[in-house]
Amino acid sequence: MSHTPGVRQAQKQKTRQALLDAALQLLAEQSLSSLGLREVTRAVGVAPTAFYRHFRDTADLGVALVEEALNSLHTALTALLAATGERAGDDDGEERIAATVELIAAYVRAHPAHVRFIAREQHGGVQPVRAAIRGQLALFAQEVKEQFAREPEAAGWAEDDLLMLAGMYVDHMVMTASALMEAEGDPEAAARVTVTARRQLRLVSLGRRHWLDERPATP
Amino acid sequence: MSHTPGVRQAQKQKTRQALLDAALQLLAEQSLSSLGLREVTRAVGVAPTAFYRHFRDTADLGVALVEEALNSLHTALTALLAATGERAGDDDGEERIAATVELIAAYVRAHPAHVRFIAREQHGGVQPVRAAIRGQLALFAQEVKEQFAREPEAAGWAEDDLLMLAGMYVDHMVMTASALMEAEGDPEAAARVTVTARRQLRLVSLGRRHWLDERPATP
DNA sequence: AAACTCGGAGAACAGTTGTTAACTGCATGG
DNA sequence: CCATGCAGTTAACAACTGTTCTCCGAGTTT
Repeated sequence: MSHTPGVRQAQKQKTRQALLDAALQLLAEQSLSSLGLREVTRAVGVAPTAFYRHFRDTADLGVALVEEALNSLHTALTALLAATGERAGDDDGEERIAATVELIAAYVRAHPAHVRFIAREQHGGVQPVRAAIRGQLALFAQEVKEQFAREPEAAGWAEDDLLMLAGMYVDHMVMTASALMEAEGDPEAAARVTVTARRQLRLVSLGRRHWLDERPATP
Repeated sequence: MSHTPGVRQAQKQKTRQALLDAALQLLAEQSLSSLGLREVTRAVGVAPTAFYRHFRDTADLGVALVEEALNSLHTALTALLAATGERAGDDDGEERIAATVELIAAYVRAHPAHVRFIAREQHGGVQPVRAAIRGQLALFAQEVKEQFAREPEAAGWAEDDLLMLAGMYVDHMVMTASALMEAEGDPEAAARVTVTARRQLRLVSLGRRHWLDERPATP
């Protein structure tokens, strides 16, 4: 077993991941700004001082969690853009909307803790974490915008307006995911959230379709 | 001075308010779940045990803060509904939108700490506080819906759809207020947020206007 | 096979936390 | 005017926090 490079590094990343997992679990019932270093190490079963080998702060841990969470969300977003992109213009958008909401719901079912963390810390008490989330979500909006720009409905749209629209979709996605997670365990409430989310997307879609009516240029 | 009823009660509410104010200030750089009882009393200048005369918990303090914050927001909302209600249908809605965003901006300038608190604890780590905020915002949406129902544009709308629309406006208001607060001190960023908020409202307004096009009933 | 690296353990530190108990003094109601 | 109520104080408690320093032992390098 010895003299095989990588064993040490693998062990290190293993406990690092254990710290991240334990923290994410503890953050179900509190905010990052109240998460204690000792609390996390105790949950993992390592000495408090071991924490410093991986993170400077709990804030640093938080930034790492942002990357982990929004990486998984990015995977879901890519799937969503691919799935809805191929049926652009097929129908009045109703199927597209239903598919979008269903994909969000599936993501929430798969990663509820990540959704909770992002929703909570997006406006939370730790500045670096807020900044990290904002930056990643801006990147998402950029990707959505580029997908929109590829579609025929985007003809005549200003870049700014496309980005605004993409931002609305991203924000709406996060809010819907958060609402769905809060309704976990109550299928009726979850159904209500789903129906509302679909109607909201329909409203935005209608606005999008008439954006250029009698409007040669945006003021 | 003695035998004058109310002196004692007035003093009590005075320190109670001092506790609330100090807590709100401390919550600028942390979340409620990490706010310590001693921290608050120290900032006010009273003994830690005095806290218990007013609140059971810091969570209890948080619920009181929700009521205070959303009471001031309710005043602003009423003013906004009155101001925009009287010019319903006057123009294409552009002035109405600008007035709405300006009123939100004015509110943020007047009560930034309240806005920060609501945005932060809406998805925060303290369940009773989350529930209190959700309940109050639902009441706001109800009021907005009733205002909408009074306007001629609402003819033919289902109750559910009107509430959905009102909810979108309330959510958008909170998000815009939060974004404006985060941009405090940077006039350029604040201007960007304002412009984006106006465009988003315009998009929703367009969707609203075409909601009933070729749609006899909502599925 | 010896030298080195480095993730983790252990103990100790000064400070902080929430909560309890018994108290003080003043506004209050009879 | 006196007895009661009650906001706020003082002191003490066990428990917990983040951080430092020293040390160990197994993976890694030469």
